[in-house]
Amino acid sequence: MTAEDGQPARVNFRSALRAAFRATLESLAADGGVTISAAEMPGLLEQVRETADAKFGDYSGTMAMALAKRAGKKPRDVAVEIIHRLQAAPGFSDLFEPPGDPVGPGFINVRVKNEALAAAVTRAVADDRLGVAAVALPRTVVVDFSSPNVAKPMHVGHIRSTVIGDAIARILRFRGHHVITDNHLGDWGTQFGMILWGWKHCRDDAGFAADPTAELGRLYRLVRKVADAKPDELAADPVAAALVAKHPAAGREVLAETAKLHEGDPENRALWERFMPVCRAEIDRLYARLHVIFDHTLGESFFQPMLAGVVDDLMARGLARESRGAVGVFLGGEDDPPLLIRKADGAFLYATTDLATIQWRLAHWKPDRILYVVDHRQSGHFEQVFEAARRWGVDGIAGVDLVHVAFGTVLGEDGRPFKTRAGDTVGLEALLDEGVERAAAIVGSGDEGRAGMNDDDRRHVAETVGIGAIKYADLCQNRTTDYVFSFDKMLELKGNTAAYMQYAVARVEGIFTKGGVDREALRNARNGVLVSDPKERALALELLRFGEALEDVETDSRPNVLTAWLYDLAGCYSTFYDALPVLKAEGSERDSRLALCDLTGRVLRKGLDLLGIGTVERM
RNA sequence: GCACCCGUAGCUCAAUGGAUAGAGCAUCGGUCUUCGGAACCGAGGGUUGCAGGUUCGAGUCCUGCCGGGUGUACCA
Repeated sequence: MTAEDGQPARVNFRSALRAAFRATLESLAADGGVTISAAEMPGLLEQVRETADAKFGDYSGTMAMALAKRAGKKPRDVAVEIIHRLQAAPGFSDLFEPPGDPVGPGFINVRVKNEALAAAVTRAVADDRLGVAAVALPRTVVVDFSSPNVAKPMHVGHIRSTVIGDAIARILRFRGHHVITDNHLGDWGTQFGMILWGWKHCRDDAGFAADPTAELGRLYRLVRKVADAKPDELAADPVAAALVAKHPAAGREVLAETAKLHEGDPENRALWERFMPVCRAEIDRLYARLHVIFDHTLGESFFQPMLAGVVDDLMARGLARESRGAVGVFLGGEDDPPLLIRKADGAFLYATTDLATIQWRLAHWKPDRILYVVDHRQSGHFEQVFEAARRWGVDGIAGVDLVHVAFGTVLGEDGRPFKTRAGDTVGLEALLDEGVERAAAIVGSGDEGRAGMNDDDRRHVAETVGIGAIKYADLCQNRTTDYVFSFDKMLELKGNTAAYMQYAVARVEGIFTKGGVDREALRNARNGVLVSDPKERALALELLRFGEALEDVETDSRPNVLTAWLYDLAGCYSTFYDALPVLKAEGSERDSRLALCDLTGRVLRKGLDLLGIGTVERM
């Protein structure tokens, strides 16, 4: 069994075991022992998983309990039957030890053979992909994330979509999928109407000349208050209050400016052309600092020429109709709010753009899946848009998964949405600066780290650790829940933090520097890795679960599955490294342990890289 | 009102319907002539908001309450 590169095939023990269980269950069903439909097979095979406790072995199967009732047998008897057939399943005995009797109500516990484990980890050491096989069926996946409104400065609210989306895209790509990332910029909506209105009524020319971005940001914030005209906000802002007094119809006028832009008004269009490069330069600087790259940046304006056609087509098909002067797609009963696709003033809405975008992506990219990494408050919107797209019957819609990858709100340590003391949203750049500044205060404080680091090194390390901390803190939590933003917690040197993980990498690097070990030679030597000590075995097995962790990230688009696994891996490594000599070991044992260290360092580094987090040699 | 999300250790958070609900912080104790001690090992701490139900098995699924968040016709 060899792969294209002449190496032995990469082994995913869980996949291999599931394949053996599949053969077993199929033979059981064929012999009339129990009826199993093809549709329920995947669910049963998901019940093959790693054990909760190493004392139960490495993997367990729990489907015997579920199958017992319909087979009219005792669970343990079904388990015994499965175990009997499992041992005869193709490939099983090469990788796994013969299972013992079922445990408890019918758990089937399986242990990986030490020889198979040693061979697999030896193969992984020599492998650029670190033992992770690419998916058998690559899919085309569009990942739509970040999507800021370019008219206003990026703030803390944009960090989650950007960081989570980037990590998911990187992970899917490494898994072997064809990934297309697209930043669906908000560059055409009402926020531009606000800037246009502000430009015409209260611009500061000198301010724009000095710092165009700051001036546009000021106009946006000011006009939003004027347009909203909320009493409590106006009470706190005399400038806005004065403008409201002077322009009582500002709210309507802002919408009119937006509508004029959409209709092709030359003046507004020219201003838009002038503002866009300024806005783009601003966000591109932040993406560069975050090391986030998009394949495409097709903002709302790109789809603008298609919007009228979308509305006309939906109306012609009887899916959309006029109501209260607007046009909406009615998806539920009369009482349910429709999905509005054209306002009474003729302007289009983001639902219109989203529908046009789906149509365009299906036509041009033919994706199997589109992931929308957008905060949970828009779940209702996406439900409606996806449903409308399906009823619309866009070409290719039947075969595509449209998934809203939702995430919670970033909260301050007071449990309220994260704001400055003055009550403003926190700018993203200021946030990154503070993280880096705080990281600078703690990095390089250890003896090893301090030795020979110059100011440039320290700056680089602080940037990597500070940005990494912010990203990791976000990624390591279940994305569906709100999370509390705390610099103190995310920069902890222990626990599940970026700094701890980066430190683990630096420790591994330190071994090779100190020992003067040629890592390339180590990898090419192909000496067998030994797994005789339980701590070596535990580390080797954990290393080989990298692919399983990535597979599980994909299932529910949850990067925290990867961070949790990386943290476990770092724990296995620490236990191993603390108890067993490496550089001080001798002969094949030394080579074997060095190989485990090398692979651990590379897997940790790759894992962090897939999360968009950098590493350093020393810190 | 209706819909969706969330209630887990003192705090911040984990836990694809599986075995004794786990980490970190904080508290207390232990290891060691430091291969990077920013380490390792261990202890205490829980009626998983409440009450029912389904299941061989429920933090997880269903129903009803209680508490919090979000959304709910022309902003994205």
